[in-house]
Amino acid sequence: MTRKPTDIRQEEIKAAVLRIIFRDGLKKLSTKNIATEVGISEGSIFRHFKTKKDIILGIMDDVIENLIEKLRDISLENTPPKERMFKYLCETVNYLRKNKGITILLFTEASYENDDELMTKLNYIFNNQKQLAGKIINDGIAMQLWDENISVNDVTELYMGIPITLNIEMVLNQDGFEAQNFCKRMFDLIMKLLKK
Amino acid sequence: MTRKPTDIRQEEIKAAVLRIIFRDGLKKLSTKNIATEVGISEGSIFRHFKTKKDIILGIMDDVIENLIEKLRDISLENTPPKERMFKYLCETVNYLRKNKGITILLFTEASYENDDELMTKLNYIFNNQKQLAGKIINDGIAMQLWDENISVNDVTELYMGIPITLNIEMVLNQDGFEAQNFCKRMFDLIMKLLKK
DNA sequence: TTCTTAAGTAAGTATTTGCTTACAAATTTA
DNA sequence: TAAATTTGTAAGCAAATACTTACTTAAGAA
Repeated sequence: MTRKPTDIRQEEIKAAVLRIIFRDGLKKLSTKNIATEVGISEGSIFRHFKTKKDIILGIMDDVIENLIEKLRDISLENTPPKERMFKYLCETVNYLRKNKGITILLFTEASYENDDELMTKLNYIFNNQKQLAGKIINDGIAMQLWDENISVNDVTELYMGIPITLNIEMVLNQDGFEAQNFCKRMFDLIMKLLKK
Repeated sequence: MTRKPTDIRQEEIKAAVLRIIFRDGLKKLSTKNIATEVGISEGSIFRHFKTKKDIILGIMDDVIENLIEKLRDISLENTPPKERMFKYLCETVNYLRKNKGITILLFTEASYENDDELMTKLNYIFNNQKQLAGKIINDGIAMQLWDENISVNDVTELYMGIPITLNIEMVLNQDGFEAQNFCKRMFDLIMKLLKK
């Protein structure tokens, strides 16, 4: 019976959640299984999180803090748009590959529960990702590097499919997915879309 | 107590499943709720489907029969690739808009259950959609209409994000989603990607 | 018309769900 | 060192889950 402070246990619990989701599917995401995965009793889970939903919300907050805020920094950087776009895309892809359960959690749990609070947070994450990418594109157009006739909204809408495509490929093709240059390949496509 | 033959009830049950998923979320998809939605008792559900999973598999078979086979026809048509591509994309978008629960069911239920049989069928649907789109693109390249330097696989991978993007927009933006010309807009982007 | 079959039901089943309670023991604070 | 607080547990909660059972009744075939 080793005891650890709440903040540490909270991190362990959130990590366990993502592991279970990617490895066993959302159906196995019970408080009982989370506890077993962490190596504590089920009751202990509720020492560190008020409800199961709070764990999910906590993970979403991590995404906002660790991914969205990083993307915001990249988007606002004072570097050439092309360079920024590449960093932006790779940052997203790498984050999702490092945190493999995230995509399923975001797009599945929210529509699974159909809960307002979860939906609002998903909306925030989704819209920010889209708008911050849109800013880079608008900068490039303003600097006359890219096609001013293109609809920025359409491009960002298409862009938003990339993380999900990545995830489907990772799940369906678990072993041999060639993700090494995934972001470079997608980047080249986006560049062609933006070319004058 | 009006009685109906199995084949009719099966259709009613599958339609009810899609309605529940889109309206209330996957969590509400219990056999109890399905029965209430259809207007029969829970036990009756099991007269018409052996298990709940069989209902889901049945819906996936409908997708294969009604969407994938239609897409196959379009892909193999003897019309100009550009025309075929437009029809192909619009057929997909319209099908998913008409059957609103489908996307969530496909991408959520499969990863929710993490079940082999469901995964295999999802894989089939996903790969066919991708490969049939790829055939159109390859035809266009062979006819020297489109850029032969582009990676067909990359384009189809990006293409596969479109249905999911559509769905996220529909779910998050339930009321005022401007889907009228969604497929035209996405088509224009794909055309720019393929242009020499 | 009779008789078989298929479609219906209410009331169960065992299991799982998220969460609580009552109490024990480790750690921090006074 | 003593007291207060925090982290842990086992056992139990009501509600929900997918599915079964035993029995009824409507509809089509003989």
